[in-house]
Amino acid sequence: MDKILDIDNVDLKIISLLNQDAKTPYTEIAKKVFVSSGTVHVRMRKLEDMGVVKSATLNIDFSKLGYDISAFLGIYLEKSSLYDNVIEMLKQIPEVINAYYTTGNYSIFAKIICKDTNHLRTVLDNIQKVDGIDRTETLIVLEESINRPIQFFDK
Amino acid sequence: MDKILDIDNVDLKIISLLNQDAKTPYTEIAKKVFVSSGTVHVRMRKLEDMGVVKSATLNIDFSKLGYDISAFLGIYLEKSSLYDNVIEMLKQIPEVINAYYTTGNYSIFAKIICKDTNHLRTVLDNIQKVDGIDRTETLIVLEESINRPIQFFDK
DNA sequence: TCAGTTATTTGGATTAAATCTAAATAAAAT
DNA sequence: ATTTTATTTAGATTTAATCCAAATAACTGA
Repeated sequence: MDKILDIDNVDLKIISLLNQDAKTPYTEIAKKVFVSSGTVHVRMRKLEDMGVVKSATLNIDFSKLGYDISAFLGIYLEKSSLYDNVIEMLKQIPEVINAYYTTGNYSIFAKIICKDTNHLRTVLDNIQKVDGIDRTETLIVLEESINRPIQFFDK
Repeated sequence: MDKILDIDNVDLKIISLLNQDAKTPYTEIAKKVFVSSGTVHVRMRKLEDMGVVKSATLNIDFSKLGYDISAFLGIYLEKSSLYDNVIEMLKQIPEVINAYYTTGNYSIFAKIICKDTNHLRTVLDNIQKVDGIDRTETLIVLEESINRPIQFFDK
């Protein structure tokens, strides 16, 4: 039984609109999707219950809050079996925003956010110290040229 | 005149709470921050006007919508001066969610989301076809182990 | 220090939206 | 065709957003 089958174009339209602005009132969504606002409620509750919509978050301009540096880290492990342990350690470092298990050379691929170069230095130091990490490669983000939500298509 | 100076701990607390759940009513935020709900409104409007808070978006489980593959792409350009042109071309490809100018070997670092391996294949083909792109390296995401918002600290 | 000025916060009044529910409609099953 | 089940709808009620004038607090310059 595939969850995707339970999702129709009305759901996709609702998700798509709310993904552009999660604060749009359901009454307004309702008008655009040509259903009642009650239906929007029912559909959203369904999507939340299904775990399709996990939460709503703010899209923040971090540089305006003094977080001027973000970077991707390619992390090499001493042994790939250490993955879970290292992830647990990385969770302790608040500057680590994302971490992925990916194909390719890196054992872990992560994203961090820092205030400035000094901050970056200390974060990198802390990450290097993590047991099981061999070495890291740093890709510092100089410019974010594209950042947008998925555009869904009809089923 | 630094924008960061205009942001105090009340702002940070509000952003932090709404970043966890952007749909939390301002009345509830107000209680937690020990100010009136009017103040939460005023502060949020200020933050929006300043461009600190750009929008609110949904946190979606894409695999439950049939988008099972995400991948990072390291893109090598024939000449780095082609950056802007290539970015414009990448904007035409809806599967490209993010693109960055980064330090390191890659000229462009991008993230894409696809339904399945076939879809990935066609997207990669389309990207390879873009004028100015020399070659690409693909890091397919097999697991997302950490995905969380920034945790802000007091000033 | 103090009066004048400006900015911020507050609480209440109004408007708007979320939420709930029962009835209506539609879809599916036998 | 009829019953069962699920979905949608349109009020009714509760709750929150928004607006605004008054109160408070924070600055300013002499």
